[in-house]
Amino acid sequence: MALFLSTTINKMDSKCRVSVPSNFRSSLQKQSFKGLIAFPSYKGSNIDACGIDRMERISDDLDNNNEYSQEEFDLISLYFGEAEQLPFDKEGRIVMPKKLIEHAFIKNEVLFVGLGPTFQMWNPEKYKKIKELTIKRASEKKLNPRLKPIPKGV
Amino acid sequence: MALFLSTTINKMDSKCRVSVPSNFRSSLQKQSFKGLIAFPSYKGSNIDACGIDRMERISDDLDNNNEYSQEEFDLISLYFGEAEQLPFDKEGRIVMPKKLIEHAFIKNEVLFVGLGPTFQMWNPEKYKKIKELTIKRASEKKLNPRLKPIPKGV
DNA sequence: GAAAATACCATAATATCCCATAATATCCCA
DNA sequence: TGGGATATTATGGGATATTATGGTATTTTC
Repeated sequence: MALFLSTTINKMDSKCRVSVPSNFRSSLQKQSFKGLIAFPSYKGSNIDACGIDRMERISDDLDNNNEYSQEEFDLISLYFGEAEQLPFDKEGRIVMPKKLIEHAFIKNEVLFVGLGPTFQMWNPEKYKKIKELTIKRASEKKLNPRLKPIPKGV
Repeated sequence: MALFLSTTINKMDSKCRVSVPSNFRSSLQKQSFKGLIAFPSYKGSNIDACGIDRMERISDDLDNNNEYSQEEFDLISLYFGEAEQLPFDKEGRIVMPKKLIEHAFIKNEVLFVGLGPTFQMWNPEKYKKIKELTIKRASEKKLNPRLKPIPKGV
């Protein structure tokens, strides 16, 4: 399974093309679909992304596992509908769909943030604000940063 | 197995022709029947669809697997009876049968919604309403809106 | 032979390919 | 270990191909 780490800022051009950072690209290129899957985050103004391998696992599970309630099934279905399958061009770029650009307020720069099995795409300024807020809250609550909570689910 | 993602709205013309979104088409074109299988959903006013591969798999399973209850068997049989096999024309369009148009209240636009191994076709306005309702219900029940099932570790 | 269905052609908008380049990173050998 | 040689990125722009969408012509069907 892919492991996405570190952050990078790349430019989005007039055709909405963005270069995916090469370290992310190399693991995505090895998967059955050469590109990435992206969704509007349900939590905030950013884009969640991963490789197709992860989606296929989720899809298979949804198809074979009948322990889901109708509500759960409907909700997960919404996610599939909002997911975008974005192939690389020869140069390793993707084209950002308008829907995602609007959701994440992307202008001409995209920040890629590695989160292990997934990664996010942000408007760099939005990310900065959220980051500062997170640190502030944590210090107020005297939380210790440790590596325990691996975020599950996209 | 095909993985249908994202949503697209296309127009239906006076001859009831609709272009199938190219990203859906590419995986359907690879299958033994160049087109799609569509049925009226028994749950609501929409059309369920998939490629022939999936139908063949279900058919085989129905024949060999005796874990189906009588009710399940009957339901699947009913589905097969209602299924329409819709071939692509040279331009990648299908012709919507009147039955399906009426069932889904299609007028001049068709919304395609990817659901992983299958997809749906909707009247865009109907879909919008159902989507809002799903989100409302989920938040009432405090369902966690994320792609929960990541089987076998992260 | 009339109506319906299908095949064929046309086109504007869009997306994709292909090439070019400058900056950066990586390699390789003294 | 240093530093030039080579490869890889990130980025841009023009040319080409594909899509979605019409309309017209030809074939079925009854």
